[in-house]
Amino acid sequence: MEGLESLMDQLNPAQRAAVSHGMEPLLIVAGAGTGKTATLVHRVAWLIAQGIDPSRILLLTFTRRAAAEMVQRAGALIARLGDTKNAASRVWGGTFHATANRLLRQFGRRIELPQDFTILDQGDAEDLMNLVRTEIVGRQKHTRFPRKGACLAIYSRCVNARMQLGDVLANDYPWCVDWEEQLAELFDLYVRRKQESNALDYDDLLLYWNAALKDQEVGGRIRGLFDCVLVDEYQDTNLLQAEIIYQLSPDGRGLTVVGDDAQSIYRFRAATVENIFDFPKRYPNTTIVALEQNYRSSQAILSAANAVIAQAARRYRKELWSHRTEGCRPRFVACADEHGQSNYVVETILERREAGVELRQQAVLFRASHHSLVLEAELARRNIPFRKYGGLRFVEMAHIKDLLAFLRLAENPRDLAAGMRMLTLLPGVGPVQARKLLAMLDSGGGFSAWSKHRPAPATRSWWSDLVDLMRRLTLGKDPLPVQVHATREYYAPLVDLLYDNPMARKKDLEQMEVVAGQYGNRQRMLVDLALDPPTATQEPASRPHLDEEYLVLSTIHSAKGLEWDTVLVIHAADGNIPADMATRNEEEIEEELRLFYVALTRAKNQLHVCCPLRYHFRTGADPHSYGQRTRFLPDGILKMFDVLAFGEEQERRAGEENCSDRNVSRQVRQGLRRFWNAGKSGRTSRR
DNA sequence: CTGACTCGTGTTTTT
DNA sequence: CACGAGTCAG
Repeated sequence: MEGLESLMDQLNPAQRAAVSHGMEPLLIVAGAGTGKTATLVHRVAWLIAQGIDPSRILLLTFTRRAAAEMVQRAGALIARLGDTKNAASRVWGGTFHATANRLLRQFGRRIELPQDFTILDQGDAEDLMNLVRTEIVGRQKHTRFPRKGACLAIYSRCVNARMQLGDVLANDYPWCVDWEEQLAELFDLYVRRKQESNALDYDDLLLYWNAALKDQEVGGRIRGLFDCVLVDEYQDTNLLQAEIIYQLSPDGRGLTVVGDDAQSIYRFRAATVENIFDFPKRYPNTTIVALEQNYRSSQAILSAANAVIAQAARRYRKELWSHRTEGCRPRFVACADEHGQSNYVVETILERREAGVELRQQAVLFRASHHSLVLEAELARRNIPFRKYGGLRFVEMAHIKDLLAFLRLAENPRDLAAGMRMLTLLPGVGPVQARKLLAMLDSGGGFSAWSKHRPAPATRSWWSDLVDLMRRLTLGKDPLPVQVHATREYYAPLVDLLYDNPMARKKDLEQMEVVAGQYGNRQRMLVDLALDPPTATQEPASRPHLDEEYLVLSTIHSAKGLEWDTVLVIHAADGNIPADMATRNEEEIEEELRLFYVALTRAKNQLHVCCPLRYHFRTGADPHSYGQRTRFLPDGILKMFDVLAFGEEQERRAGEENCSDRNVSRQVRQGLRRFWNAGKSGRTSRR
């Protein structure tokens, strides 16, 4: 057994100060790679060693994976101090939304929230919004009203940024200002329908949590649960979340937040870097600890990253430094086109692997999910295993959402979005019929009410089996995998009718059955899939092959907090980084700069930034336009990179060797179709 | 009322 | 190019 002191052995003075800080409010400003996670982990362990009951510690993180990892590491630390009861596992850890869910199931009834609510993920919420939207737009044809996605985004920003509709429109959606009145009406109706549906969307989870905290009695009880609250990635919280934190600990006692103002990249989700700047104002006795020694990257990489972030109009407090003087300069690679870029990536990673760096220690990062399609095809062709993070996920595919709609409706027959989705799958049933059928359920008696229904001829052969299925699911006697199996048997023939590529989709449905095997209970599965879906794209949760070799492909957003030996940033062309869509105002551009900074600081030893000179923005007729190097690497900063042209010559040679460019482009086309096609939920992707 | 068809438009990041 | 809205036949 070791002493408390040895806990601190590995830490530098700043980290130690943070770890052993008392109960006064603490703000840790931790630059990229400065051992932020280690510090937080040590602090949790230190608090427990001080005698804090671990079940009275709340650790809020950005993903559940991050929470689980920290809790596990803290557990390992206190085990060294002689803890045998695995006390750390009793820490409350998770995302804001998952924690809200847990608390609301427990305390919701006291604020008149039923405990059996279901959760709408973004796609479900959009579907519901669309339903309401047609009610409003139906009255005034021939007008261009914002789409469902835009409507939900506006609504969500109002909630999360705690702003009035008018201000949100003026600031972020100027092209929608003319619709303010209708949008207000729409949102009012949306909220009503949501309540009737006994469903909460992502925003509601936070909103109700906050409301519960404001309630005299319930608020006190929730506050009374925790002695310490620790918040990771504080720069990516929004105003509503900051308010929740404030309600949890109004005087800041036991409150620790960790963040890096230079890595705030979730503005589109109403996150505001002001939270981190305002923290000391809100809690006047705050201690600020800055972590500036970087342990991750070589100095050459760090200097380049520092130069990039120094372009920000906003001044950040830190200048990161590293003892690691070894290592090569970062490289900027101008590639002829996208295929050249893919070839460069493949050659580089294979070279690195020869040098002893496993594929898993290498990552390719990009701004938008579809930026990797060409590379994916190339990797597939060369049999290089990879795993992709970010972008369209398993549970977001239309056929998976369909399958889940059956289960959701069984769980909550008032769930309008699920019901509409499920019923309109049937031939001959459209929105009008579906609404009527759902209304029949309100009068009680469950799905038996449907057995009296005389369906249209086209629907007839589907009807009685559906009623049987739904009654069976409602009984809930079958184990979950059996329920999923029964649903799949019913639904699979519809896949042939509704979608292209039915074979692949049916394979995914089988996977769903495997996923179901990991959950004992239907509600838990539905909640989990909504709040914490499997992160890797196209592959469901069930892969125990942890030591498998694979290259990581990731959006920059999904790469947050992670690190690799070798990082290749692709498509570093203006228009992609910064993204065209995000250059409307200075704030957006500044966030793109921080995003680029996040990408660069993921690298430990090697950093390659690639820019294809020719790039097809669209898949349409005139595919090529000329890409300019990202504005974030002006000449002065480019001097810190080794600049390389990955020329036509290598590319031609590579092309001849492999001579199956057509094959690759076919794969890309398929990938592209799958990307756009399967993703959008709802009937849109149906034939 | 549903579903097949045509035509204009817009295309990121995620809990 | 494919979504989503609008049109029209059954």
